[in-house]
Amino acid sequence: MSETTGADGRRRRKTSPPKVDAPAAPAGIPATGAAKQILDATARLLREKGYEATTVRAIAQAVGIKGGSIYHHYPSKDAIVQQVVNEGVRVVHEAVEAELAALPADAGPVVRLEAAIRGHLLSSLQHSDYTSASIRAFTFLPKNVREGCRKARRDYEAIWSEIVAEAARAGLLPDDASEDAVRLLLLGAVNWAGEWYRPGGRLPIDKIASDFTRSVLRPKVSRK
Amino acid sequence: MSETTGADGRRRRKTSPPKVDAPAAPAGIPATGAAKQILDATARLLREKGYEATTVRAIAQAVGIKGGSIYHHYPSKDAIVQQVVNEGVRVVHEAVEAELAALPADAGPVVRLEAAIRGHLLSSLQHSDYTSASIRAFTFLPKNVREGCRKARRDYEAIWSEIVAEAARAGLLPDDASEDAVRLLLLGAVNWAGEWYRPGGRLPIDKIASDFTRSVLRPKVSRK
DNA sequence: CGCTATGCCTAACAAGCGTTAGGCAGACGA
DNA sequence: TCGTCTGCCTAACGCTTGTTAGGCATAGCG
Repeated sequence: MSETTGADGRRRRKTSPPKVDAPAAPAGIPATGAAKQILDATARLLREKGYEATTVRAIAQAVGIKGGSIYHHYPSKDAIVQQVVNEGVRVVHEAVEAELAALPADAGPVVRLEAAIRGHLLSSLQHSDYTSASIRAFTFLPKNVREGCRKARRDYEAIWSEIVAEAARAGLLPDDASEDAVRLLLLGAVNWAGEWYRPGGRLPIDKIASDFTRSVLRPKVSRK
Repeated sequence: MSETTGADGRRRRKTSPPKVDAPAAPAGIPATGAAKQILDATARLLREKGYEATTVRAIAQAVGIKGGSIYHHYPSKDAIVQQVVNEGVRVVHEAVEAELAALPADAGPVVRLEAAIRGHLLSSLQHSDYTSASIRAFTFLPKNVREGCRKARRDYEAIWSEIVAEAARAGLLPDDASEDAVRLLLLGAVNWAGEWYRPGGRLPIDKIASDFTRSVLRPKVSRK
């Protein structure tokens, strides 16, 4: 029962740098070709199966290469996952800002909130596996990966604070409800939508956005 | 480089029943002693780490036994998980019904909705690891486990359909928002609360329930 | 005293995990 | 034509996963 080691006589001669390659992830933005395909596949798997069940070999298979070859593009599984979730936040952030930017300059808080909700939902339910991955898989990500996108997430949530604040200033929120609660209500509802939304179902995304908005913001009429 | 198989000569002689024990989970309700401790530990781990990262050995260690001994109480990991998530749904269902039952008979839709929200939040954020486990870990559970509690979940959601319908009949919902959307908005918000709520934070549970309720239901004043 | 059942342990199984070493085929520049 | 680089492969490392076999010590009962 000799240890397998030593019996095989593996060739170990290269004294050259032990870390052979792995381009260390361009950090910045683009990612093309194989590197991009790897991110795409990881995003889809993360969205569908979560972090632990998204294996390096499954990613590789989806791309059409073998498990070990992944490491010629990224230094580790977590580096890939990190890039995917950061991209997911970036995408939804941009989508919401784009929806807001497309509005006429004099758009009121109701229209702006609806646009933000629509942008978020379109990104997470329809356009981007990255965004849905970063929402659905986030909870059970390793701590360091979660912390690696904390800033991005907080920056994104700032949009929602602002939009809710606008609604509050316009008197569209109940007097006795905190802005925090309203923001958390809305973000929770849109983030959870991935758990029940199915394309082609009774509620199209536009209708969800419209109904969510009208449920929370209604012209206040002082009665007392 | 001989295959490891065959070289070991494992003893396989017992022709007696291959499945030695595993009481097959009493299905019903109680679960006491060691079996209960195993469920408790599993619920906590599921809540904190999710399904894949909740290992049989980790459960065993939390209970103070070794990995293999788990199988003298349950036939498989999934059987334990199944029982935990079912119990989680049962607990929150009961909690919400208890809150509603504690209300005066003439309580209106606003008070009833607030009670339902409070019951759900208390169960998932404060009282029950089972409930939070069944909410947080549900998404990435194996298909058969998910389906094993589909009925229980649908039964539970029926309460919310009813409460939202009451609010609609009382004219507390915007005319152009569907009841489905309002229910999904609310359930999403309360289910997502586990992702941000921290005990002792700015928003106590009662305040969350109250603010969520007031954000969605406000006395309608026909203006048109 | 002997019997059986309980409740746990040790040790292992096969499979799968992230990761690494080294080789090799083709492209490209000198 | 030679050398280097790129992009993938095979094969393995060490470890962990869910699960099972078998043993042993105690308890209760005849």
